[in-house]
Amino acid sequence: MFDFMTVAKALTDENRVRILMALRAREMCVCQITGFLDLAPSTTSKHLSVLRQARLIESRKKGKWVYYTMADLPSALPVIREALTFVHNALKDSPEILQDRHRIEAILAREADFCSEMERRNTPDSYHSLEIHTLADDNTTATE
Amino acid sequence: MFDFMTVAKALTDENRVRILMALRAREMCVCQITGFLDLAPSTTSKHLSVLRQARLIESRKKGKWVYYTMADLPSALPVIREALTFVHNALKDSPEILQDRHRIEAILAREADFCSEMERRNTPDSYHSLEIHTLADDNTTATE
DNA sequence: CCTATATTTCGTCATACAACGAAATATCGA
DNA sequence: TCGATATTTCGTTGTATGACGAAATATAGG
Repeated sequence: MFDFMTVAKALTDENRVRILMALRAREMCVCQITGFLDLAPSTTSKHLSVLRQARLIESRKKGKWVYYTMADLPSALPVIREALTFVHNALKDSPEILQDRHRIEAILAREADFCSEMERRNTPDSYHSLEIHTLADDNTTATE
Repeated sequence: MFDFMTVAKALTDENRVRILMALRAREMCVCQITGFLDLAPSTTSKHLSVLRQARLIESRKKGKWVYYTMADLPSALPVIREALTFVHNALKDSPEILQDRHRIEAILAREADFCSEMERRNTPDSYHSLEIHTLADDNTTATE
């Protein structure tokens, strides 16, 4: 019951649900999530903390950035799998989520535009993750 | 998104989730639900209102009593079906829910004990609904 | 009509929580 | 080392919500 309630409470905030839907497509760092949600970084961080404590997402640190990804489904608890499926089925076609996708594309494109190959070293590498739709342990294949 | 958030928020209270799990087995009137939750009637009523507004449960009035049932799955919105499945899968074996089942059995047995065939007219008829696990439109087949 | 019972509505109180900014921490690059 | 950027932690504030009791509403039965 405790696990279920923790997960259920994590799903009650619209911004957290938008984060879950966004991370389904690609991993993102906090500043990118902050960008498309249009929230203060501290607020985003708090939401990510709630989602992580519920085990709905995972994080990895890389340089200055902390990247968040959807929980690894094969190894996740059943309640996590079912929760993520529930959210996905319910919202995959919702206007708000589609709009978020556009906002995210814009953020990634802007990052890519601004950066020459050199400058890209000071930019989160999500542009390079565009093709990553099946999230795996890619800590080793990173670009930096 | 609005429907999903309404449903998700309805699932964030432990008492409401316990109601959903209890109604999966049988329809119950407010006083019976109040009994096994051990809450004030007004509190129970409020919880039922939240669940009904989210369309997770339905109600029918019969005499002095208002009976609540799980939403009719075949005709329910997909988000409702998925939410109820999510809750059921996550909690069907949880200790709290099993304990609730015992508490409910005790309440139903007490009602049955106290009432002779005559007195039963002044008692909610859930004892007679013990066999009803597949909830259908039984307004016409009622015992009174 | 009057009383008893069931339920809902309303007002109140205490707690939970989302939002922010400021400050602390961590890492990178000059 | 110093400054810039990313993230988290902390404290505060306003709002949302769960709890209750009292009062209003509805129904059955005398």
